[in-house]
Amino acid sequence: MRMSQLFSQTLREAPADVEVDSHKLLVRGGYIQQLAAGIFSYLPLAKRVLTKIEDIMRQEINAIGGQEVTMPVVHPAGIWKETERWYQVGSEMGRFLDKSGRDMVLAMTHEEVVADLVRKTIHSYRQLPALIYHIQTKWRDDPRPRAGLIRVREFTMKDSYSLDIDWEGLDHQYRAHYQAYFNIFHLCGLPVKAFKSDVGMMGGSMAHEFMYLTPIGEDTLLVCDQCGYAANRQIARFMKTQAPTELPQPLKKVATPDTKTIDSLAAYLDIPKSKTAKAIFMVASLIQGIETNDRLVFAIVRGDMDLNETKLTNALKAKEMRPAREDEIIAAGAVPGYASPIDLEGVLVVVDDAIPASPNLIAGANEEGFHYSNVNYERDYQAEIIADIAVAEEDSHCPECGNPMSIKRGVEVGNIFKLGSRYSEAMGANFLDQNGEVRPVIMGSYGIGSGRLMASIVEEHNDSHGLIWPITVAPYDVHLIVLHKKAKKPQEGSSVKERDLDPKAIAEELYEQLEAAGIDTLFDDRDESPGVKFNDADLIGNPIRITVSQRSIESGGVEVKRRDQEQKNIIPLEDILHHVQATVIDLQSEINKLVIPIPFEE
RNA sequence: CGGGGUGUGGCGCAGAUGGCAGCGCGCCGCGUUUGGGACGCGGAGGCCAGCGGUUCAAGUCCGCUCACCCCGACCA
Repeated sequence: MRMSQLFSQTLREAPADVEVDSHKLLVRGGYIQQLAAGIFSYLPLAKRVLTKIEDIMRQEINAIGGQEVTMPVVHPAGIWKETERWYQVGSEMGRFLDKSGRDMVLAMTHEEVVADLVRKTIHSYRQLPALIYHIQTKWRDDPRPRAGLIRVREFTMKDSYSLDIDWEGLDHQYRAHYQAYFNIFHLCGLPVKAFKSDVGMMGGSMAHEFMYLTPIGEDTLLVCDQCGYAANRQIARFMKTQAPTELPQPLKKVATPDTKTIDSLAAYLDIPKSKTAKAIFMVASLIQGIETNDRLVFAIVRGDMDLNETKLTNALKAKEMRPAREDEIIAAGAVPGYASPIDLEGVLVVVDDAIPASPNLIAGANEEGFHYSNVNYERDYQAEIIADIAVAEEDSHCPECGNPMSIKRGVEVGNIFKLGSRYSEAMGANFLDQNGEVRPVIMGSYGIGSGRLMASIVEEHNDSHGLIWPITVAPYDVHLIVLHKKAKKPQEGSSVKERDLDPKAIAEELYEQLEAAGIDTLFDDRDESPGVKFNDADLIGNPIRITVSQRSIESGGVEVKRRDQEQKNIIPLEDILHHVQATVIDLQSEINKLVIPIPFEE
């Protein structure tokens, strides 16, 4: 490609409202343009990167038996009503009416369409297992798009769907994806770590997220350096400190003025926070068939811990959860700041599993300025649910080995879910087994967002001058620069020797040669000053830079420099093709070394 | 949805107390230049986010709306 023809424009300065590096560089390099919040156009340079990323995905998913399909972006609402996600998903789903007034859905994912395909195509165990995938646009009307391509509303995703006769088969395909995903990310030059995660609205029994660890990530992760335990904070377990064993003491009301917070209460009574019970009121939307029902929930954790809303949501199997308003708390007969589970009727009480093991706690007395001391679970009050609902913090102890864990931030670049029969049962995606019995297909789903992956690669590979693409995903292998005197009219009678020394003529010939050899080359044939060309080359970030100039010719050839190294070499013209091919192979093998078997961790 | 911020040529910005819309980069033409964002001369390009007020006069003052960004809620 000739740069003089490239549909693109590099910018010396990034737009003022752009913050993260990947966004800044992709905009400055002329890769992307924003149309609206979370909606982007991908210009030719970005499209080439995305195509390479997607080809890597194809290669790896094909290798584990995937067959590529294309499923629609616009769906009739009917299939989403069959699985009830039409009712369960909120404003994130794009809905509209077609000309006849029928409800339509913009695809946010494709389980429903897959289940529909399966019920029309799969009838026998002989057709299973199977794996289908596509690379297709998704629309998720995220309430807060941010950070360029990291969190958008319209995006392209590679999503695959495994189909099996039983859970054993699913486990096999799940593990195959686990490794294939590591291969994909490593081939893209992106370091990732797998984390156990919440299944969320996808449902199912097991999920892993593939996280690129970076401070700009918005997922919070707990990692144990000792034993390797790694989990999203939403579900991370931890070893709770044991309360000292004590005999239950008699319940006693104590005056505790101005102690609406645990901190002030513990300070006033001069006791550790772990001797108090923390009351949190939430309103949960509980699903009952296609109806939802809002209930006030009284959650109790020990004073030295905080509530984890995801864990509470899962414990209640609730659709949504929000903090209760003060008037809702009062309406239930509780006193904010002094709320007590004792003798409080009509609320749904959920206690953390550390509470029954912690005797003689201080809890509210449901009276302004008073608490009870020596509150004991079971004797003084009971809960509908006892569950782990406390959130893990920095230095919380690992649930596996007890070592203090650390907190990291990450971008979720991929995820894998064991769905089971949730969608197949809802939609009648069944098959006949060997005994002639009707059974639901056991499904798994596996996604990678290609734009987010591209942005993460940029986030990982850049310097103060611009991008540094791994060769596997670079828009071009070679960035060819020619520095020349103003192009002169070819002179009559100019000697062969003169033409041989003309940088422009040499560069043109080299460009043809590289292209013919299958080396993708971006040829900066513009009439720009050397500074502009070098700076654009660094910004765009292709892995190999070749400079043809008077100076290089006088030194005996052309100059070659890797984007990720400082060193420059003069290579004689007769060796250049071979040298570039060897460098491409070197860069490739550096990436290939990263692709290694990764042990599966439950 | 709550809190904060910003809207003036493609990008970055300036336009006190209302009085002819500017600068740098980029873009076009001509010329000089060519190893790290060159220089000269001449150009093109803006209903100042939109709507409605106040005023002889609004980019500037007032009201409403919209868009975008950041923090939070949310998020497969």
